[in-house]
Amino acid sequence: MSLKVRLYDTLSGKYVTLDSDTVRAYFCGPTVYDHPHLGHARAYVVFDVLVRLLAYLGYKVIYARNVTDIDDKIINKAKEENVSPFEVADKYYREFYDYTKALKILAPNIEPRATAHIPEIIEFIKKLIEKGYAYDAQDGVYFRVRRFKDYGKLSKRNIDEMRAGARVEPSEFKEDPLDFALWKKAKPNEPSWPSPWGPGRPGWHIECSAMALKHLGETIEIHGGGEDLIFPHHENEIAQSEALNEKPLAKIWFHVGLLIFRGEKMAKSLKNFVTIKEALEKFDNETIRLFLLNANYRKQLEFSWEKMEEAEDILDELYRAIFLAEYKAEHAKEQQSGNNVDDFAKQMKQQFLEALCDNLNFVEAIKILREIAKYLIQKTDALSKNELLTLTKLLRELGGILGILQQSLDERINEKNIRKKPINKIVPPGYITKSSELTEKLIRLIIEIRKELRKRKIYDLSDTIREELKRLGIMLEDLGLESKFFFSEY
RNA sequence: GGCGGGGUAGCGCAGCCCGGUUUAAGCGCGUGGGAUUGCAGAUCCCAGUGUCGCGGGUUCAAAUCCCGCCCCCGCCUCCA
Repeated sequence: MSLKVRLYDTLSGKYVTLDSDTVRAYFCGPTVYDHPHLGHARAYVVFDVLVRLLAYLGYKVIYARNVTDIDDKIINKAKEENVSPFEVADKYYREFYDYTKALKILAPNIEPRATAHIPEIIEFIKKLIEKGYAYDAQDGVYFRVRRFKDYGKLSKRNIDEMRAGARVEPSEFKEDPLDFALWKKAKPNEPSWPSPWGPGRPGWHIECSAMALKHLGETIEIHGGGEDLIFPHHENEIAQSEALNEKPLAKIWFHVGLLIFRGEKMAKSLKNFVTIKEALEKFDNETIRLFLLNANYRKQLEFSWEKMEEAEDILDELYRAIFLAEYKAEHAKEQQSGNNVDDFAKQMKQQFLEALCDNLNFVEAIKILREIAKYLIQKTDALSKNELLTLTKLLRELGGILGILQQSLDERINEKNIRKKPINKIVPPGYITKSSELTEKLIRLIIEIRKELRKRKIYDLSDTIREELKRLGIMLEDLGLESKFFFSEY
């Protein structure tokens, strides 16, 4: 492996290089109790690209992303909807699954669920009790936070200062307000599993510790999530796992910045969220991905529909270059142009990968793609067939790491048509999308007649023809006296 | 209050970890001009404009490092 990935580690505040051949990665997935929104998508897309990059570079990646399918939120939702918590979890898991698939977020190697790991969780808690890090109280089993001396190291919090601001939950049977639940004993009508401490369910944090241990081991390379998970979730995971294993839980703590909407964090509770479903109605998956990636992943990202359109423009530009070149390649000469395309391609690829390896500099990487596209557009006519294809393949290959540029012209046009968007920016000159031989001949005939009209400066009539054709979904673009045409649906 | 992240041209951002060649600061959008046009559209070319939040300090040299301050967002309760 010639190139190695370097990532910012929240715990140390430093950049850490991934040296090992194998990368075990754990990412905190969804609690399935509601519709997934773009904020979730951002986290999963960023991690998705990280995983794609690692695999591309030749790391052996073992990637786990959990699903929290039992939790207070799910139980509350079940009460609201008057169904069982399991039905809630099932319903929203399916939604989550569908939308991650629609966004081309690759499935993890392992997708562990909390409810499928109750024995491991119980075992984990038992050992913590044995070691004196946990205790059985009246309403649950709690982790003794003060016993773990490194508590606060991830979120840089001082236990004593936290105490003042700590909001104490009602019905406290904890030894200390800071202690958090490992096991919650069931109240009447709550779902439960038997345990040495009576029927109940796991606390929120313990599942990740138990499942990461089971599937990936004591110390993994990357543990990630949204930045809002740093405290308390990841802090608590560290406490549990490191208390038990006496080894670091992760070498790199990777956190994705939050998505902001109308000046505030995109969140259910604030009623300012855009669901993935809504976004997909207006934009295709690649545009959404490009929007989410065209920023520093650690920073908060402001969402707006205008920015989505900018992302779409960028994608159009990249596709225009690809389609134009692919189209021209069919008729291009075989002879090399003397433009040193191979060197250029090699250099661009190198720069692209270096940008991503340097803590996922997406903005820079996307800039490189545009540079390739620009080169292609400027030199389409000069390049040979092989040279054109070298560059289009490169764009698709590198784009693939970001999960974009994977569509054919027909697929792309289809995406546009579904959403009633113009296709004039991506279609090569004269490209016909849906026509019989006869209609094509008719259109060419009309164009010829119109050309004659324009020669004679009968512009009112020639403009009318252009307008009327547009109504029929046939777009004309005049280039001097010649016209190119394509079908579109405005 | 503690912690984290921001404050770079009208807007959106990169660069900052590893100070000085990405030519006394870049990229995209937008703006202006030009080429092509009868018009529309598309494309291409050119051009900007910045006290790099404020004030100190370190240095031969700072957007980049250190200190102080101001403003914005987030976390400190469930949260991707």
